[in-house]
Amino acid sequence: MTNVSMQALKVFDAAARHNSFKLAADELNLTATNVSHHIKNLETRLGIELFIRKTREVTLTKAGADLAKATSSGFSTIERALHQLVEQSKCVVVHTTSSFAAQMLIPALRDFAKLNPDIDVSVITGEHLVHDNQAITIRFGDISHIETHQILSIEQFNLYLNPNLDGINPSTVFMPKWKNQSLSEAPWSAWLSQNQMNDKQHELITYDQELYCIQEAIAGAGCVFASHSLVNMLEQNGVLTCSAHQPVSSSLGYYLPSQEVRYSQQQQIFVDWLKKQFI
Amino acid sequence: MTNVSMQALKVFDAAARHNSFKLAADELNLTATNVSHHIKNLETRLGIELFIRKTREVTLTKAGADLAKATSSGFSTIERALHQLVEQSKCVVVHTTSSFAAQMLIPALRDFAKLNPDIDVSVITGEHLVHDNQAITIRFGDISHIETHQILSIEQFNLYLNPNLDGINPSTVFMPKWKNQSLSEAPWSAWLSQNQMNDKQHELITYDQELYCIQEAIAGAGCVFASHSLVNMLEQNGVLTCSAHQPVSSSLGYYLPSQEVRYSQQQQIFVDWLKKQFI
DNA sequence: AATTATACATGAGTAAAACTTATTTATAAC
DNA sequence: GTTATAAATAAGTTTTACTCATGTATAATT
Repeated sequence: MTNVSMQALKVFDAAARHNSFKLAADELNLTATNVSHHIKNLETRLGIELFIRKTREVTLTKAGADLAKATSSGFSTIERALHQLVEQSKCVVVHTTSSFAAQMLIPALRDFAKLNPDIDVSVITGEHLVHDNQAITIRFGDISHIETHQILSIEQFNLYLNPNLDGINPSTVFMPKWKNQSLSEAPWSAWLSQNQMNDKQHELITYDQELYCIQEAIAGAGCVFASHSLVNMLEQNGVLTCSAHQPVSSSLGYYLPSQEVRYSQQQQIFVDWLKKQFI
Repeated sequence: MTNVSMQALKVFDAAARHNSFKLAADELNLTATNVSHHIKNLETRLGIELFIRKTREVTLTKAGADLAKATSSGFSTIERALHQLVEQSKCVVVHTTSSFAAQMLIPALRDFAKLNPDIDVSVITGEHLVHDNQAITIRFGDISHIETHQILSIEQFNLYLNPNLDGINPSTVFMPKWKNQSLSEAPWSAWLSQNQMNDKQHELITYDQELYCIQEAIAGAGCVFASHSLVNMLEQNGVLTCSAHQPVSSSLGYYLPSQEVRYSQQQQIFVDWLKKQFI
């Protein structure tokens, strides 16, 4: 038993704006089921219907419309304030995956700090993708429907291995299998066919984070089928070396999900810098 | 990784109003620890300090004060609207424990429906106590610091048993041991001394809900040490009978936590009726 | 000055939301 | 009559919110 949850009201607000549970779900990166649950729950707790359900559309009741007016106004007041805080902040907050943070972002941040000593960067990692209006979010995923200016990289994949152990354990391949099931898989079979190989030549081991695969390869446990951005730094340092095979391109890459709210000045500086890191 | 959570902002709002994590926690029925976590989390995600911590007080920073202004205004806009919805509603929503709902409220609701055919009552049960400005909440707990007009009953406890099985299993006693640890225990030892008995004469079995204890007694598995309000209905129906011992009084009872917002007309009718049920 | 009490922080573990998947229903579109 | 779409329902999983135990700093009490 909880209070009328703010979470539910947020979901209601989105549903009211779209007149659709599905579109609200899309906006918030949820399932329509979950939206339905939230609204139902609200209605039960308030003892009043908020939407009239027809088969393929929902419309607000009078009560729903009244509430929507309030949530819209109330939440936007709060979000405006949050955004202004972020503008004032000396600190840029970045959300991204732990693999990207560890292999690319954190090592590169030294350079950023040198260029912008007055801007602190705080990195928050997690695999679950969320639409956050305040922070910068760097996502990994299918970039085929993402607008060009939001794309940071289009990833190529190839086999990499520890140069000191060249040839010792070439048949074991570590490969990411992303938790987020909407992602297409790493382009392993495309790579195989491009290099005229078949999958019987390799023993595959998958982890849900590319980072772990790379670490296994560094440890010499086998080679890793990884994206070029993540191993770039390691390749330069001579920790990993690229196999002699042809790299395969993919529709996967890093991108910045579109923001409703504009970046603050500091965030824009960070984003501009970030884009250069991939060139 | 979530969005800046609405939950956290609610907690922040309370903390800002009180200039104290502890008082905010009290208001929201949380622990100070939890408030501390929420605020910390917010600060991390926003990349900006909201409170200046001194040893026994916290004060808002400039940024915190700006945010507090917005949350205060935003949330109150929303809560006003919620309250108006409840006023319009034909349905009174009541939060209470499952024991109280099953043994007293639901059986009595027939009578209420007869008297007020135009008011629907929706009952939501749960043991966790929450401060809800929209719904009516009936709580069970220590009433020694509750104002008289909010108190519904002061409970007396005694042993009850199934009359058909009188004497069959008198040494087994089922007794509630409430989940909510801030509650004082059922006054078992006071009852024992009042009746010049010691605890070696009984085998005690505890459940976290009084309801289960009563059901065991109805099933004839033993007797139950219960509060008079809950067994009242069962006693009248001859399902349970009071033992010959002296009942013991307690500082436990049912009450209506104070509401910041006034009851709606319909809610007031329900509350007035409810109070009569205990006389 | 030593002792006690208070407000908050930290870390680890638990309980309760939130969320998802699988399945079903109703109906609009084809 | 099919197919496709939006939403509802039930059951299960994951994430978040929350608590407990403990520690720290300091104001208040003795």
